[in-house]
Amino acid sequence: MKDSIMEQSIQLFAQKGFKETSIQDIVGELNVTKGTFYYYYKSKEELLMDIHLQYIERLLENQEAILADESKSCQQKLHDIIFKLIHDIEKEGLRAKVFFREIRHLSPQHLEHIIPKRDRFKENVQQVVEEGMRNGQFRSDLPPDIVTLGILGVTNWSYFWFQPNGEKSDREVAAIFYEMLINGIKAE
Amino acid sequence: MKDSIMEQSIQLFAQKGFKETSIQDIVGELNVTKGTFYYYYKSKEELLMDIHLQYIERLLENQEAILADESKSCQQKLHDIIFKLIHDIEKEGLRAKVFFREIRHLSPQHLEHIIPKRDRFKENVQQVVEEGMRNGQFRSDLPPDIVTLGILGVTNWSYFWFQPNGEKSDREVAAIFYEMLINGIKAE
Amino acid sequence: MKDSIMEQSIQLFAQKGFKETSIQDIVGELNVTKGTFYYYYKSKEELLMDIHLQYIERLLENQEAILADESKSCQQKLHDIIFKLIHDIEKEGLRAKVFFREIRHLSPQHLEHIIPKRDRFKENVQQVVEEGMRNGQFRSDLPPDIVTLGILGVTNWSYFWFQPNGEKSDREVAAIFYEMLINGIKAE
Amino acid sequence: MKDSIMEQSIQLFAQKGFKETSIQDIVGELNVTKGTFYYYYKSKEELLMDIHLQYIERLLENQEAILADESKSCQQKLHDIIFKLIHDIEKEGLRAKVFFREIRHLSPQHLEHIIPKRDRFKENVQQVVEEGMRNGQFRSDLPPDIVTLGILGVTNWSYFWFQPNGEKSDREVAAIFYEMLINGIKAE
DNA sequence: AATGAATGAGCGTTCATTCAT
DNA sequence: CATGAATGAACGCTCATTCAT
Repeated sequence: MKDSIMEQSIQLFAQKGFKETSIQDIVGELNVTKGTFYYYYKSKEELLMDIHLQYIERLLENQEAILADESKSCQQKLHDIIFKLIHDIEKEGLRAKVFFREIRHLSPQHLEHIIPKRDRFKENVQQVVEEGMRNGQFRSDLPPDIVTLGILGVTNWSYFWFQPNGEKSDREVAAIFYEMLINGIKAE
Repeated sequence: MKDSIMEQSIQLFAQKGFKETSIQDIVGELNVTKGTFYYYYKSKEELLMDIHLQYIERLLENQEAILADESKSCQQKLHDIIFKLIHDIEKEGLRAKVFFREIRHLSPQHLEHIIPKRDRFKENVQQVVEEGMRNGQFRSDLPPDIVTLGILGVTNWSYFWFQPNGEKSDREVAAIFYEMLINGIKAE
Repeated sequence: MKDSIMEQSIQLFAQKGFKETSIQDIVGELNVTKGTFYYYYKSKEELLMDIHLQYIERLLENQEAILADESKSCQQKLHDIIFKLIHDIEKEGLRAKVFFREIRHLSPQHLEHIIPKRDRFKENVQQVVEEGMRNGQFRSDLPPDIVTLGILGVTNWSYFWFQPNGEKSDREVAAIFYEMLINGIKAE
Repeated sequence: MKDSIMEQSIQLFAQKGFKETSIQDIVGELNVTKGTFYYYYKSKEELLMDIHLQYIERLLENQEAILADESKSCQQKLHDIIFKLIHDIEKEGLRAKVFFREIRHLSPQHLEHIIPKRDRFKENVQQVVEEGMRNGQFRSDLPPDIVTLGILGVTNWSYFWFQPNGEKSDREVAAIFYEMLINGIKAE
């Protein structure tokens, strides 16, 4: 039941927004009453926190599994991170939308637990970039933090337009973005 | 007064969100009463619409001025579009935040007027990309629509992190992004 | 202008009700502003009072002209009163609707001036009934006050259904009501 | 509680009118809060609809019980209908007042359910009148629809003046009206 | 584990009215 | 005569939350 509530609320939060979704909306779809909700969650915000936490932790886990693989080059790692992110839109897209858009509804105390993980996500990417610069796989004349933000812009933005069942597959889009970021769009 | 209300509400919508900002919040800061608000705006949503319209129209105007300049190469145009977007964060950043984040609160009728302009903004960038591919300034083995979405990801995302008074200036960030997109980050 | 405002407001009060009609509704149709309204009327209620007063006074005048005509029998007077009331629906129907339905929005002070006139209207009819009973034109075994209320029920109710351009003319309807009240509906 | 709310609101709607009665007025008298009101009714208008529906359905039921009694003559049926209506003023008078006066606050969708029943009420009376004309109990030289409207005028209007504890009883008033309608007020 | 009744604070909106110009 | 700006009180309604059962 607790999971059903979360699943349902992710659907609704992604579709209509946190504020725009009432507890009644959530439990109505599950054919239970509001009391039930409060049996499982202390408050609406706690539910939102749970969603955030679950999302970012799963994301970090995935990402750090890629980073830990010593057999991969930095270019390979970058490619895999990009692909993983876009691939996950199908499964995790709604969660991601909620994560990006509704974070502001978390209380300061809750934010304290989320922000560092969100930062670590960015730093992990930056680490790959920096490592690549150090070992000569990436050019080293660009500041790694801005480059990282550029890369994250490309991937994160895709959560707002990528359609898993659209014209291009996740693999194709990831390949294009990787190619574009690695080699640029200028003609020889 | 009408302008004061809009200015004030942009501040608050950007900071707290549309739903989270009450009419009272807006007029309270201006030391007038709610009645005054409704003297100038038919509804809260109409105000939001006005903000959206003003923002996107100004944006398009700027962008199309760049596109219309025949003395510029495609590379130059792309650079200028990127720079303009990041440069405007200082003046227009709050408006942009509202535009990106609160558009879902517009009614379908209002959306009808905004969406085509938002699409035109994207298509204008895509036009530059396609023209560059045709005339050999850009490589032509990548799909122009996905490339365009990548570029827009880089710039749009910067609205969520770029600090006009931060370490790097708008000119520097734009230059880095341009360089990264044009030549890629791979070492020679 | 003062008259235009009254005319317009009678239309609207009859159509939508007093409470449901805003000052803005009234002046909007006349293409002037609310300030203008308050130049001519001290308040919305004063306007309503004026409508009531004008209506009831005109009604009484008409009615008392009939009563004063000594050449008429009581039956004739009764017929003329009924006919006049139904005939006036075309010209005065909207005013009458407002009078019947919106009187409760008058303040006690204003009511003090209306109620006695409204009562006089009823008493005038009752006077005809009583006179007819005394002089043998009407049967005298029924209480004149209840009979009068019956007659007024028949006529007043017609304000809620009589259509001046409908199947039956005012003259026909009045004749039917008169016949029905005078001779009853029982077969010989 | 749902019934208490309806009872209370009938009192207030009859006394002050629908628009003039706020939700706060209703719940204040019951010492509960506005939230409670909306726990039981979706909107103020839905409450009004419930009142209308309950009233007209009860009325029709009563009326059709009289009509169905084959042992009664048309005259008897007409008398019983008149008596029942006036008798009910004590119990149902407030509901009736609300029904007559506040019907315009129902939405078109709601009206669709009420109007046919209101029409049926009138047609039931007309049916008695027509049957009586056919079988010779009533004179047949008057149009039955107008006669019916006359009868309904007499009875309905009594809802605006009849006092259950007044000088005349319901039985007496009904008898007078019946006599007046059947035999007329003309002296022999 | 779940329900149903109730709360209370807040919100968007309306509107009669005032008043300086 | 008329306007336009502003007010302030009220209203219908929503909703997260509580709690006894």
